[in-house]
Amino acid sequence: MARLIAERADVIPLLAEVFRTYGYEGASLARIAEGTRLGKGSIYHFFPGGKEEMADQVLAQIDEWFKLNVFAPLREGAHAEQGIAAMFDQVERYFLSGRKVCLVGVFALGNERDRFTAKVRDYFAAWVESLAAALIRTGRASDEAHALAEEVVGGIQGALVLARAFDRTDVFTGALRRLRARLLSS
Amino acid sequence: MARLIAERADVIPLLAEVFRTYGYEGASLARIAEGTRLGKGSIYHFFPGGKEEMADQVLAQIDEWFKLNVFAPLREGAHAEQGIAAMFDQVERYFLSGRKVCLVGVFALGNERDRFTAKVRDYFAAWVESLAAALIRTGRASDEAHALAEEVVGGIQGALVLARAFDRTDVFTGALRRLRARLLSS
DNA sequence: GTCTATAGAGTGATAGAC
DNA sequence: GTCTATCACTCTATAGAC
Repeated sequence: MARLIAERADVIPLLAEVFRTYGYEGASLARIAEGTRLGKGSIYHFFPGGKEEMADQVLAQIDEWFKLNVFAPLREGAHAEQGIAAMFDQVERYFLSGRKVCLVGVFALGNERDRFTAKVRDYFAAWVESLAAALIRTGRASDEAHALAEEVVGGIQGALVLARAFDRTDVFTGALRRLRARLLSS
Repeated sequence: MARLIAERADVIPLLAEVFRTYGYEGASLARIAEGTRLGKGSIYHFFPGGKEEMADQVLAQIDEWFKLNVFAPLREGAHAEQGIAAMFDQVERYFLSGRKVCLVGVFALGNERDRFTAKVRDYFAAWVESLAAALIRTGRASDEAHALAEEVVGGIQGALVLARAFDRTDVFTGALRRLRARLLSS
């Protein structure tokens, strides 16, 4: 027994999947155990802080992924337009064309928001601000860039809601295409 | 005792508030009892089908409100522009400038979506289609009208997510203002 | 022996149903 | 208010790596 399998980091994506599927309150330890294929003992060995620590780690990993794959290219790429185009590509991939939901968005709407206020706020703030920075580099004024960035990030979140409601990926991909056109053709 | 207080219809808005605050899974009977000031017995007297029936009734009442105050004016008003302007006014009021969340949107993102698939889908479909109908009456082509309607309804949902995440009503009201301008000034 | 990863019986509290 | 099931979580016991 033991030692063969998991590190904590390996468990987090499985945990993320459980939280995404059932929400924070709906993610019971039974479901978590099933989803991670870990016994309760192992779970609490990795996350002594219980569900709250699990969700914290999941949010941190999501944040890290976006920092690396979306926010940094928006801020640091040689061409702002390339960073913006890459953002839309990555977002479409990450959310599986709308089949997968944004866990941070789910947490923002639920009452669990209170537990994770700062992490949820920082995630969206980093997204909006890095997109705005890229838009400023394309020549927009700061005010316009921020408004447009908010519109696009919000538009993506809303498109996820609609795509799930209609169970149609083209609602998501279509929304991304229109948002991209508004940023890159003007 | 009895007979003094509630009819079933009086309870539904209170129920809606509980579901909106805690989500479907998070709305425990204890919280429901507290929010409605009803004993468990009374609750099951009104809703023999339990939580699922409660949520069904809440969704039905939301749908009715939007039909009356948003969808019908969009379809039937003498001037399409007036119906559109009224939609934005009503939406801003209804969602308390972003302090209140869209329960249908929350259900669309959660796994409870499976229980309420049809109701969630129909709500958003009715919204998108009635807005598209109004846009067609302003002279837009059908394809453009539908795309724009999806963008606006999605934009509203996304703005609710961002407004909650940032805890700033101006994020919601600002988004509404920009969406309105795109529909009414072109 | 010590450490880490594992499993799962058992805790009181609370769930939803009636 | 009463029911059983399930909740989040604790605790003890165990396996193997050092």
